Amino acid sequence: MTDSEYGQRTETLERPALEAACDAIADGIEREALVTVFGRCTVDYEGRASSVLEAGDRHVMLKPDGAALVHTDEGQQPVNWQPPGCVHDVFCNHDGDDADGDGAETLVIESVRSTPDERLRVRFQDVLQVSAFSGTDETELALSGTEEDLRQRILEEPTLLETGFRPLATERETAAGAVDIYGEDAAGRTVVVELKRRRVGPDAVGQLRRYVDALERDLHADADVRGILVAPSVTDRADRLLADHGLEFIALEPTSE
Amino acid sequence: MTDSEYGQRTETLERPALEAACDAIADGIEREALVTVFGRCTVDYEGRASSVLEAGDRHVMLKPDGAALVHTDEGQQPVNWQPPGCVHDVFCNHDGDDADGDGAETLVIESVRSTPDERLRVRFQDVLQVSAFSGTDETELALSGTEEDLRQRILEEPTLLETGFRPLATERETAAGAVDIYGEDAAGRTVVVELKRRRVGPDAVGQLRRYVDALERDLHADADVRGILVAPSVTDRADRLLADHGLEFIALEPTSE
DNA sequence: CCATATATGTCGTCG
DNA sequence: CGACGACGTATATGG
Repeated sequence: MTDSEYGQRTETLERPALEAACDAIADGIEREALVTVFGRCTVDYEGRASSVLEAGDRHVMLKPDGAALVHTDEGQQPVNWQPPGCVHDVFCNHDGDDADGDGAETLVIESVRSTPDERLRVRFQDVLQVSAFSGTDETELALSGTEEDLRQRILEEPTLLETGFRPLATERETAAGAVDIYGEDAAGRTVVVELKRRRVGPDAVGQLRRYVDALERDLHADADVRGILVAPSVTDRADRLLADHGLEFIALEPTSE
Repeated sequence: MTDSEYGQRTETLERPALEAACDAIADGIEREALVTVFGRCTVDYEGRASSVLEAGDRHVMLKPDGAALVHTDEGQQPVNWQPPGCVHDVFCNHDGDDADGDGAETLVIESVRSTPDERLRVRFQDVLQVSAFSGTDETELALSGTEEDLRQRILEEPTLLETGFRPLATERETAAGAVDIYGEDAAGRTVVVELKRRRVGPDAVGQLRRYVDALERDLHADADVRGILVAPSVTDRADRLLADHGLEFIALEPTSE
């Protein structure tokens, strides 16, 4: 069987009875497959916040790591979800069994976790498709253009910041948190560098400001610490904040282009 | 036909030839269905950053609004994606057509957008399932426990902040941005309130600080502006920052429960 | 487990 | 379209 050769398997039911759908979902969860269900459902969530969603046609995905996703036909983000680490449960409510129900039969999927206590409940009136996918995925995403790339770029060529800049540490701890790059300029003054992979706003300035303040205290009274924000660009408001607090900006992208 | 009655329809192919899969996907996109594809594929992305992902079994979702999602069997987040507004394209590369390929036939899905220019490309060697779902979803998510709920709570009962507090405006503009709640205390002093629906860290303090600074300048030299952070709780570091800058904290949750 | 910061964050809103 | 801030943000990392 070709499926077995590849370690791939898909089990699909179209327009199943709720009982059959229930069994297929339970089996998929049991087998640690990626399970999808499409059909008419209501959704409610209770946890860090709480939400309800009235009946509509949606796509539900249950992952073997405990994640759950409810997608409508719009948006990149799921309308409801549950993070990895949840326990998925599925069962059928027969006529009258469902305390909240109107007597109609429903298929219920629940995903629950603790810390924080959260529960997602999807009630299907009608299931159009159930699928269970088994496969293999050994590979990891290789991503470039990150803040880490920007850091490497500067460490390999510190002169990109300014001539004479010498990086002394990354992730150096201060009372306000870890500084991206800690170093000295040509004149021996302490330099704090905050990196951002994209255009920065006021938040990044606040962050740099906290680190500089903390280091000026740590290093003693008259310490003169320079703070440099490194990012592709800066908004007007952030630029004004930098000026107000005597901080500097250097335009640099994560990758050379 | 029941499908037509409900306006629901699903078209599913299992283990289709790539050509057949290609036609089904193109048809689903054309019909503005929610299309899913499961199979062995590689993925590459180029845009704000860039990434490559070697061959593995993954679940791809194409939404009629232009969103694309590539899910592995782990994590709540897609391993690759494209936001709404993209144009989806699908085609088959016959032997030798693919400049990058090894001569094997592949099915390629591309989702492209501009501003910023971004392209997601999924190349399937093997498709285990293609589905196209049509349905209706009129309803909107009703969510509670948000920052907006916290604001309402305070506006309806300002004494929750302190006796004599009088809210004068929400989203009041300052040089540093809009303040959540702007008001006066019993003594007539200006009060700036920053709301957070959950436990706050240093960032929220920085935000409040910027608003207070801006108002003290706006309102004149000797203006004495109080800044109050309202949230369920604060971290130690944030608490210290509040103290350092003469800001206050009041513990309050978005909902009374 | 909590605290902190990053992210191709996404998403809404407003200028 | 850019800026700004909220989000049930998720996710990684360190204490």
